[in-house]
Amino acid sequence: MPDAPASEHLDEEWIQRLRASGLRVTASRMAVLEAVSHHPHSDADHIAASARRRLGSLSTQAVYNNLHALVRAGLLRRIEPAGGPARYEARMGDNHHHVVCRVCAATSDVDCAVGYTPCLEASDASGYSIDEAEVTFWGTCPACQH
Amino acid sequence: MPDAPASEHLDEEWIQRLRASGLRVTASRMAVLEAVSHHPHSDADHIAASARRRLGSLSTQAVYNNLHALVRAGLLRRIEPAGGPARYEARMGDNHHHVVCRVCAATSDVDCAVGYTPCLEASDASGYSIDEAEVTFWGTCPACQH
DNA sequence: CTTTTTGCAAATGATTTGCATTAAC
DNA sequence: GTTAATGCAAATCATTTGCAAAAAG
Repeated sequence: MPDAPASEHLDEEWIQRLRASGLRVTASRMAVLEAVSHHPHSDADHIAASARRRLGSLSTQAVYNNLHALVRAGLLRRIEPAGGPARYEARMGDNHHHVVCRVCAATSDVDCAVGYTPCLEASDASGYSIDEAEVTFWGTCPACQH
Repeated sequence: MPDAPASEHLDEEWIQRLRASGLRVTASRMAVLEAVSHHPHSDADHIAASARRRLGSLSTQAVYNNLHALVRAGLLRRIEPAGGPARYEARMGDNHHHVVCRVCAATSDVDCAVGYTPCLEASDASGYSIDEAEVTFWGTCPACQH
């Protein structure tokens, strides 16, 4: 089973991964998944809006339930830049990072400069067993630099 | 004027830095400053509790006001690991990072493995002008590993 | 005295909780 | 049919806002 391209996920593939995780395939679920993969880095609110556009209606709780379930199952990643609501993205596994604009909170992906697993070797982790390293770059986006 | 030791800040030094930033020296301010430097990585609530122990009483807003003012002035740093309230610390300037426990949210400092400015060179920042790189390691702390 | 800070109260925003209803398998 | 997922309402947690009273310089 070859790795699928990170970008264009077919519904088929999502369904497969949902089943593999023991999650049921529901319209809400699929809508949330689509919303996130089409608009990466959006927050629960935007995801809800986007999913509602496709479904007609959808409760806020369904959105949160799904977001949590999908993150737990490893289909989505939750990122939370300081001072705002959590953001979600579907691009997983490759070790990429984020730049976020201090002014407008716009968020973009950044590939890690160092080719090898990033900056992730914590020299002294004080006994923690580490499973992930998250890098966030803070700055000002092109649009906000005027 | 030699650099002061990062750990033991004397009140004198805080006062100096407050004045230099045009901030008034108030009891609340000092108490917040002390709370953060004695208990790094604590959230607004713990800081409030700690400061109240020293002062008798202190409004929640004074705590938030002070935290903001001190962060703006560069005396404190705000860090916000996903899924919880913001944390504050007084250790500044040296480029150190954090490990946070997924189970109990304990947070510790980690010095960056790579000696040089960390992982911070974003290869492609898509036009953002970057002023800070924040690295968060996720894992399980010694106590939660059982 | 002027301006910043504090305190109190109420508002907001994001997310969670509980429970009955409905849909998936 | 079972069990998980949805919808609706109410609750909670962190943080912010507004304004008058008190304190710093």
